[in-house]
Amino acid sequence: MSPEIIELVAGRFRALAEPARLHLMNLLRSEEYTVSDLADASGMSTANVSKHLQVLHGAAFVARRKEGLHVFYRIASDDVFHLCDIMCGQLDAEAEARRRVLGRRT
Amino acid sequence: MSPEIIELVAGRFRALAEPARLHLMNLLRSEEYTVSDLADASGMSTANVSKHLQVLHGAAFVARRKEGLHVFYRIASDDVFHLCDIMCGQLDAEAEARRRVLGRRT
DNA sequence: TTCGTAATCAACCAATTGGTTGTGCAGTAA
DNA sequence: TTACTGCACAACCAATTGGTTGATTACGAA
Repeated sequence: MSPEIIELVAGRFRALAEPARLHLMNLLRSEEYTVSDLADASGMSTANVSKHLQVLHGAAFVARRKEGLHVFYRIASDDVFHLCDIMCGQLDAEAEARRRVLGRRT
Repeated sequence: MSPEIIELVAGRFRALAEPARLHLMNLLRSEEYTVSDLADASGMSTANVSKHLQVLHGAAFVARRKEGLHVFYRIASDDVFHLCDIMCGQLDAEAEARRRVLGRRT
């Protein structure tokens, strides 16, 4: 892996390294949203949501669609959820291992 | 997805969101290394390598083995490379799309 | 024991970044 | 035109973090 590729991949991971952004992605999982609807649904300010969406859009995790006054955002690719599934799988495996070490107390 | 899970997953992504750490993971891909060997191979200071390895170990991406004066680190799970493959696949797809838009100039 | 080496830790600095606030820019309706 | 709304942008602040430096711990050799 060349340094350039590593830099790009790291940038992708960085875009998903923020709970607020993962939260937005999770909301977008079911349907497309406008910025203000995402702000309402998440409890963040519209400016903050817009900023996070810029990052996600820059990393090509979401796509935009303008319609009149509104901008609709949607998931660009299901790869994100695939990535999250792997992470969650790991978390489960570790929890299981921890349980084993502690003597199956759960 | 609960906020707690989101926080954990974001932490995992954050551990991989650093070029230096991806570089170390890439070196470890082939075999296990000591901290100082990783420092030599990567050109970083041992203290810096140690710090990054703490982060990777905290996220369970690498495992440790002490042997005398040395501490050997190794990849804990191939999931990381699976994650990187997905990221790289996305990068390729985007490059391809960009090429298409530009009229197959490459 | 003492000496030297490998790894970690702690303190510090510079750079990055999440969030807020205020402003500006499109687009709609009147 | 004017007024209002949705989104993006810019400036700013506080918190985080990558990297360095120096001290400390753990282990083996003499």
